[in-house]
Amino acid sequence: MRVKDLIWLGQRLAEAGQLDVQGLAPGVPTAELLVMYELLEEGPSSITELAERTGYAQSRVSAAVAGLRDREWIGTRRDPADGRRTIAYVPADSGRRASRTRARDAGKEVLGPLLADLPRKRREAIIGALEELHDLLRRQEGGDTLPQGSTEENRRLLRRR
Amino acid sequence: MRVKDLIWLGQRLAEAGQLDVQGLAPGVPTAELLVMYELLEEGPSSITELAERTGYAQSRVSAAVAGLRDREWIGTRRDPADGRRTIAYVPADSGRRASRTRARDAGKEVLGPLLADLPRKRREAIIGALEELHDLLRRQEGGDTLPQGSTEENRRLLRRR
DNA sequence: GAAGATTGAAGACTCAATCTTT
DNA sequence: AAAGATTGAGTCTTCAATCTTC
Repeated sequence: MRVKDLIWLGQRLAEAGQLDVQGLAPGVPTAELLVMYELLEEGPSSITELAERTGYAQSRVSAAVAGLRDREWIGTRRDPADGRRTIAYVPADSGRRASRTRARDAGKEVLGPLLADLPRKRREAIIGALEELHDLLRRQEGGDTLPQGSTEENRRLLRRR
Repeated sequence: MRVKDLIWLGQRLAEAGQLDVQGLAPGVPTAELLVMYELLEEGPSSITELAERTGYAQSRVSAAVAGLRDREWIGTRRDPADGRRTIAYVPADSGRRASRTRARDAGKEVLGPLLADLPRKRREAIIGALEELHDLLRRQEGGDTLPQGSTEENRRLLRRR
């Protein structure tokens, strides 16, 4: 596989995921949806945490959180422990919306249909490999605390051998 | 793995590949680089073919080819068999540039360093799974026939291109 | 000083439409 | 009619800078 094919593959995977997620909420920018899922699945978080985990720039996450609050999908409050921090959270009373958007499994919802032709064993092997790769890259990113969602730092990390 | 994680993973893979490729030609837009590699590795191609293979919009590919010609990295000529077609190609005398940019292997150049900590067997299994996935998705794009087990999502995905 | 809100400029892309040429 | 060049509007994003608040 050439590097050009890796780029193509990465973009197709990301795109397939985006289509899945956007199907449930047409017209909402991907960044907002990803922040929403992050909050649903990982719990209340600060802007900086969300920037690190999503890979988006700080300004983008800040805007996404503002957008989600405008939609009344989430709420924000000050961190009592550190008054500078904004904590975004999914309100308890949004049970209906949460149930519509909660915890979509990539293997079942997205990859499954695409790999339908394969024998079960190959399908599971591929999904397993993607999981392993995901966990590995996550660990490499998270290793040292990154100064906000700094793309420069991320790049340097990825390039490191 | 959640859908959000799949999107994240796909974007990281694409980004890692882009960094590799941009390292050799700073300042050149990704679309131009991908068209360039496509021409280097798959040979002379029409605009429409390049658009299909790279996944970019026709207008984007057209502009990318024009850009590459401005850089004098490629040449264009009319298709003698079909006068409407523009054929882009890498001139034979660009041996030096080609050797700098030719055929970068994703497993070695990009994934290898990222997976350095893993035992050889796992590393090869992951790279192999990515190859298989790549070939499978490519075949789904190219084929006008939908895979039989295809679900609604799948159909939507394929229709979007 | 650090978190985050906000803003402005720039880049890269899509989409849709139009025009030219074969 | 089909290929492709070109253009304009719109979207999403980064980056860098600034301002406010703890």
